[in-house]
Amino acid sequence: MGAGTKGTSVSPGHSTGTAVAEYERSCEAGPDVGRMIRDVLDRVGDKWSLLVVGTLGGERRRFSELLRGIPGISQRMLTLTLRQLERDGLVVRTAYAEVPPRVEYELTELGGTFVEIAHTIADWAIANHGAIERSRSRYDDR
Amino acid sequence: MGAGTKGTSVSPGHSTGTAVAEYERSCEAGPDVGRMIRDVLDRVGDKWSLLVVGTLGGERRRFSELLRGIPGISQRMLTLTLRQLERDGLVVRTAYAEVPPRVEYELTELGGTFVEIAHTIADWAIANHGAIERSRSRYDDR
DNA sequence: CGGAATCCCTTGGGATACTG
DNA sequence: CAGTATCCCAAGGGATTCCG
Repeated sequence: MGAGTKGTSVSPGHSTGTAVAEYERSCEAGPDVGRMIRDVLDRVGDKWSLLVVGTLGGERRRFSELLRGIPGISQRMLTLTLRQLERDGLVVRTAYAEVPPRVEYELTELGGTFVEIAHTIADWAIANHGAIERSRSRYDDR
Repeated sequence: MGAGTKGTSVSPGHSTGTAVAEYERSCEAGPDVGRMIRDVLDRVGDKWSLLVVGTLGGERRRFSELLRGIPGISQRMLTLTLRQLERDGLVVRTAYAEVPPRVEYELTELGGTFVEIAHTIADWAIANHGAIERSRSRYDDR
């Protein structure tokens, strides 16, 4: 990923500043960085994007593969999610004009960098869900 | 719990396996790792958690500070989000029994590790929103 | 000041049925 | 197979009011 943005720079030295906090500051200066974050957050946040991207991983997969690969998803939501990802340039769709139609999806380069976010989140989830569950129990019976 | 991650750290050796892909595999073996991911994803994904945690950053802040610090949020959602975060053990709430009540919020250690996710996402957003916007334009007028 | 409660509209998203 | 189209309910979340 291109961490080296020059203009509105992201200033790699996080010492006191959260990127989000830094966004707060840059709000009064630059253009609305807030929208950018919101924008990406909305995509990260929706119920399926990350799972789809994650499941897509490195290989090209066809629609039905993804449908089976992602347990709870409906075919409607898979379609919608894939359209979004395609629009955002994270995924490329290739349709083959065959008699039983075949469509394959693949991550773009940009999509590949997005996977790292999936990594980060999933790893954190795996590492810390125990602590979270415990905290919840403590909070609930109290 | 571990996927090799011990404490707070993220990203072990990604070679072929997405953490999400790894979750796919472990689905048939271990307990429902899916729920863990969904669980954390739901928290990451909701409209405000990341912004609140990010804004909270290192320091303790009071309710009204956060309210002003996070542009679009309603006081209702701030309350709800903070309760969730407290329940999950990412944030501690300290109420001072004073005449005009004062309540301060602060990240826990666990909450601190969560900030790294905010970093990752925010940085990615800043670095790549340009490409995304361009992709969208291309997709839309077509 | 820091909430809790209520109201109410908007959105997300599942189920189902139909089509090229 | 890979969608699109409808229907419809449930959750999300803003605005407002009330309270200790």
